[in-house]
Amino acid sequence: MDILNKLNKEQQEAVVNTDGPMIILAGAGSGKTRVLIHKVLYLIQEKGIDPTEILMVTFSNKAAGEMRERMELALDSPSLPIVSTFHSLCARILRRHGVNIGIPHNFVIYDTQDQLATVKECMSLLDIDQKQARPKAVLETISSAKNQMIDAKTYSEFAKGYFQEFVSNIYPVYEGMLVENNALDFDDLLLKTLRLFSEDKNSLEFYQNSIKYLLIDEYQDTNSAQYLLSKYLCGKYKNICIVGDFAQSIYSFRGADFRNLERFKKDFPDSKTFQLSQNYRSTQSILNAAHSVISNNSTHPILKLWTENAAGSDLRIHEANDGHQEAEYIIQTVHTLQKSDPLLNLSDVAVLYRMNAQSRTLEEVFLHLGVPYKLVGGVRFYDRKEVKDVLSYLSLLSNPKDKIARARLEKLGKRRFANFEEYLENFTKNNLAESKKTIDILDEVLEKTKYLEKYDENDSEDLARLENIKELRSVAIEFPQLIPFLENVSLVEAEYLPDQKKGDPNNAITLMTLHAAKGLEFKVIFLVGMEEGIFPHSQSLFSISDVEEERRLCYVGITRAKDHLYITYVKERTLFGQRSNSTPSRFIFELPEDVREINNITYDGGSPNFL
DNA sequence: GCGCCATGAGGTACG
DNA sequence: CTCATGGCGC
Repeated sequence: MDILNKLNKEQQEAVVNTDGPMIILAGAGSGKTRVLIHKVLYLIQEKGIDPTEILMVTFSNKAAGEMRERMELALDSPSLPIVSTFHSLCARILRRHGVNIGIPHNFVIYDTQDQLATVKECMSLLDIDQKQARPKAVLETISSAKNQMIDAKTYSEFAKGYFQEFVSNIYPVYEGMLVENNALDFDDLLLKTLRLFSEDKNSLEFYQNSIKYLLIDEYQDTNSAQYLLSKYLCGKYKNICIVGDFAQSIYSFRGADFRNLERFKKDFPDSKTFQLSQNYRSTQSILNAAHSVISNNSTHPILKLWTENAAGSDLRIHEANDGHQEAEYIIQTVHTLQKSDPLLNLSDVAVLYRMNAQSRTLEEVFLHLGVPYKLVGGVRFYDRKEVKDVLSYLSLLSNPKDKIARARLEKLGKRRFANFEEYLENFTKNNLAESKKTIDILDEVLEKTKYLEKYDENDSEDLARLENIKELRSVAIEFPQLIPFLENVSLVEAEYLPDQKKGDPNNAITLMTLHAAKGLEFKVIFLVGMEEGIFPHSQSLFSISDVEEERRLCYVGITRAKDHLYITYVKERTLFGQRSNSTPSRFIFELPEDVREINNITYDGGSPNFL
């Protein structure tokens, strides 16, 4: 039983309890991934379960990829469990069985850009001026309705207030347009699968029979549709293991509801709960700080973490005059750290901030002082114009009904589009979607439309675009069949690597938002811009639950740190060209008293904590 | 069909 | 301040 050897007692229990519904409350840095991997190993090697009857659902494709990699390593067998996100899983289900509820197998998946174009199209159809309502706001409202599983018909009864009532007129038109275009948006992938399961018992049973063990990670960030899906999927064997942490729920703004972790207990009264509370990542003082802050939340349980790690040096709070000096402080501090620890690599250091707009000042200073950095985030590969253009051609070939793609392509030039239509006609007539290889289609389309001629390879920006298309070609080679190719590109977020002008990426400081840092760890963490209005963000100050989410985000940030944590704020912040005086974040005043004392942060009575 | 300018908006972000 | 978008003129 050497599977269990390397696990602590809590972890072992969570692993060997295989059958029936169960909840694993896994604190930050408690070895959650390890437990999941070992659980799968245990199921296969000790209980003789066929790997393909195990389904693991992860939060992101990135997480799924990492999980798959680790399992491949551990299992050493060609047969592996299925690891997928809810969205990928649903897309696959709908390709196969969606036709049973009238969804053709060649549907396209609309991303945010396509959705927005659809909303605009609807608005112009309804003769609504874009000044009357921002299409983006309309889309957000529709999407939030979908997240709450309110369909277009019932939304008009549900709509409250002027704007929602206004949107309730657009919502059905939007839905109609998706059907007409044979398109599903991301929310639809979940919703239509639910509909399939409720209307077509055969499909439901097919999947229920094939899933003997279901494991779902990051359950605190599931939405209602995902909650229901998980219930459906484990419906036959009821071997469902959900893993999550209330204190790390940071996506309620897009429909996630941490209460799903509790709801589960009501729906599965015989479920068992396990806790992973030993932390292997951070020093005790970092854990104390994290706990001290998160304890101010009252709407969810909090797991108290402990560690055998050393106490650690006291964490620092630093006040800078402005954003530039804040950045300089980071560089100075890293420099000092490296003097006392020559093994400390720049890749051990991350700077976390609340919003992307904060990265600019940091970049400016880093660039100026020649400090290598790696910026995480920004425009994603598949969202880039040139990539999206080329994909739209292919998408229209697969699904000629897609008017949004058609409109996009028409804008690239009438003659170009006429040439393409010629190709399209022949393509459809001979049903080439089945037989022709993706890469050949792609090359023929580029040839036919002379799309590449739009760009001048002597222009560096254009050259980058041409490179991206090259990159797309290599993906096309990987997926010779058109539909799987399109599915991959719409579901699998590819990280776009901005031109590596900053040299060795392994020796660079990472800059990213707190959201992007979820699941990661670094020896040294800088939590910057800890000011009221930035963190917590000004738009969160109106509701207690929003401030609590900000606090969880702060908790996530603190718990990313292994050895050193630096928290900084400025006296004067320039944001969007507007300079203003800042107040230290309320979260600073929630740190343990001794930390504040050492850092000379005294509570001045003028509480920013007005909620 | 492209480029210029005015306008406006500016949280976080997975699929 | 900066970026994206849309309208309009050439």
